[in-house]
Amino acid sequence: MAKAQKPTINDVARLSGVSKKTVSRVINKSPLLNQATREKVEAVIAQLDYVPNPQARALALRRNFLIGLIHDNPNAQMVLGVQEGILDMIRSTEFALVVRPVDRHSPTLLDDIHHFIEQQRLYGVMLLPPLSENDELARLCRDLGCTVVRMGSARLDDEAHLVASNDQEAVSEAVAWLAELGHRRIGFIAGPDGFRSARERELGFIAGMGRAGLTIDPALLARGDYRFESGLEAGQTLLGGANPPTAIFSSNDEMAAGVLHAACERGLHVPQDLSIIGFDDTAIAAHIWPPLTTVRWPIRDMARTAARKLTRPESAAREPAFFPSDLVRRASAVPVKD
Amino acid sequence: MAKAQKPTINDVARLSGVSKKTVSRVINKSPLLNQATREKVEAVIAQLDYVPNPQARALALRRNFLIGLIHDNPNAQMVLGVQEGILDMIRSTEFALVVRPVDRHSPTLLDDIHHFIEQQRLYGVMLLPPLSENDELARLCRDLGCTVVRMGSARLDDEAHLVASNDQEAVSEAVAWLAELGHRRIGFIAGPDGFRSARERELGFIAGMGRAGLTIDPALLARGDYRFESGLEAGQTLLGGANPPTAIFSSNDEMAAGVLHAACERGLHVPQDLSIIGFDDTAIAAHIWPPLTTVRWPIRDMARTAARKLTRPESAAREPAFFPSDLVRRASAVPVKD
DNA sequence: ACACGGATGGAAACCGGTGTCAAATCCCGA
DNA sequence: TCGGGATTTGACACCGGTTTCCATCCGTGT
Repeated sequence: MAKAQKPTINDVARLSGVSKKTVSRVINKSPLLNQATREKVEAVIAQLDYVPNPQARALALRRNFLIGLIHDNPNAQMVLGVQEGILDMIRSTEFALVVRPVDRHSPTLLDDIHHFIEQQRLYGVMLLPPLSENDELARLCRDLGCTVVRMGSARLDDEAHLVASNDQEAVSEAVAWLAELGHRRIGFIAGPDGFRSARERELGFIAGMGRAGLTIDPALLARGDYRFESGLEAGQTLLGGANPPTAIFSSNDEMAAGVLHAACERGLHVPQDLSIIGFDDTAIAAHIWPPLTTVRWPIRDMARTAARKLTRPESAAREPAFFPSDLVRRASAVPVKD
Repeated sequence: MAKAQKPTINDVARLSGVSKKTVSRVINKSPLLNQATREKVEAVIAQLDYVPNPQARALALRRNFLIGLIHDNPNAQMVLGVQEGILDMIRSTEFALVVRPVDRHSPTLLDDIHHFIEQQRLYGVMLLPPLSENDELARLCRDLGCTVVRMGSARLDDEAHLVASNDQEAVSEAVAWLAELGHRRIGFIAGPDGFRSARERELGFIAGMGRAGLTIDPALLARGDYRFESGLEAGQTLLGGANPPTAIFSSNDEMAAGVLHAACERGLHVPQDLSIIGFDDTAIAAHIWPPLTTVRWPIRDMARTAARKLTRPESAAREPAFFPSDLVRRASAVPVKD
């Protein structure tokens, strides 16, 4: 049953005995249109199984219905969660999601993205961390006529162009939880310099320790780059000190897994000898042994909201931009040994 | 420096004193064209920073330059790897990658995808496992005029429309490796019924055991659904038997992580008391303790080839469709205890 | 010098939609 | 019954490319 040709607006117009323009009005739900005419045309559309050609529409309207997702793979789980969240919102619309993984260290990054947006005539762009922290990039996208929504861990932009999680608060709570479990020597592994999320989590740690009335021992602070190996190293350093911590908060899960390895290497038992908390709730967190207590972003919700802010700015721009994180309590954090 | 308007083919034609058609010929590298004219036009194009409008092109050519990636999230790492591989190939072309996560159990799956392809007028689609095993779906896409390339673990299609890894061979090798390490009681956790990849890996296990001259004890066979929890259960079953295995091959990493948990729960030490091998080399594999020996698909290479088969069928269709997997030897598989 | 064939470039139509603006139609009160 | 404003509708140009078809230009063979 090969259809010879896809029906066009002309076919619809001819069969329903009206002009192209009227059909166009029906498609676009123009209000100034006789109800009877509308129904007649709609019947023909249904009968013909007509779908407007998005390319022609894009050409005439001088804008495309493509949402770009530009990211630099911070975390596969997260990127996919975002894709699914966006799709949840646009599945039944004319929008489509086009993805563009990039290398944020490429010297031609801005040019590449410029070219990409120009060529595809994107409607809107969503930026994921850490790319979302790049103001220059956001400006470029806006100059090119795109709506931009950034996902991040802080107030990177105004509420209409932002979805964010309150990392500070979340980390502070995680630290409070450790304190409640009786831990007093709590170590902290920071993320890389220059990352906004890293900074926020650091501030959260400081606030949490203060709130719990604990002092911060500089010997229990380390910095990693969000990767496994750096967590391993940081763990070795912290655990190798004279007076090691009984709990460690790591700024992301991957580094937390590294800390876990470091502990195993030293013959420590987790969680009996050392409690560990991570951040992100990636697949790793639930699947390592012991399962990792961690902080979870409501990624999919955030992405859905972001998609709404991108595709229906009028109505969605005022939706809240901040989302609460959850502390996911698993087996890796337990009361301190006496 | 806001450009008032993007340059069009008319601007180029006017400035270089030729007709639209000639410019079009330059863009499309038509051979019958005076060299001097070509250079003149190219100079103007460069000067104006002109980029042809892909929507107009798509309209006139009656085909779009969008590649669709349809998948049902088997593995975030894998999906992202595929996206990056495809992008490697199309980054500097006019193609774009649009993604469509779906739910393969949805009763409206076929309709949804039909609508998606029609609406976006896709040029080609790539199907990821397990969706790639759905012949009906592949047929639908072809009927709609798309080139289809499927990624899988077996000969699902002809070489021009397939990229596959030889899972049988890979598993067989992994089993051979265990045998070489002295293991004789080797357990196997199969993937879910109805998955082609699961079947292939099963056949590989049987072949490997045969090659090594080992017998298969039905008490050491279990079946999971590729998820962590099912691996945990399967592990509990196998390890709880009267004569437990000294090594277990799991059909994917996530279930292997489950086996690891089951072993930990029973107080077994991995790898001393039990060797484990997984499949897929996901992020989990490298980050659990101990790091998991596993089989790796060359995902990115496969995706690059797939992208070539999609966008340049003439030249790429004959590229090899089968890719060798690697056994990644990490700490989770060691010689059997005496 | 002339006819001829291939190379080159232009005018105009077309792809399938949308915007503008004026014409056609409707409804209502006078 | 008619005028006039509000509501509906259609003709036509346009978005930015490609294609068809034809005119011109050039070098040759005769």
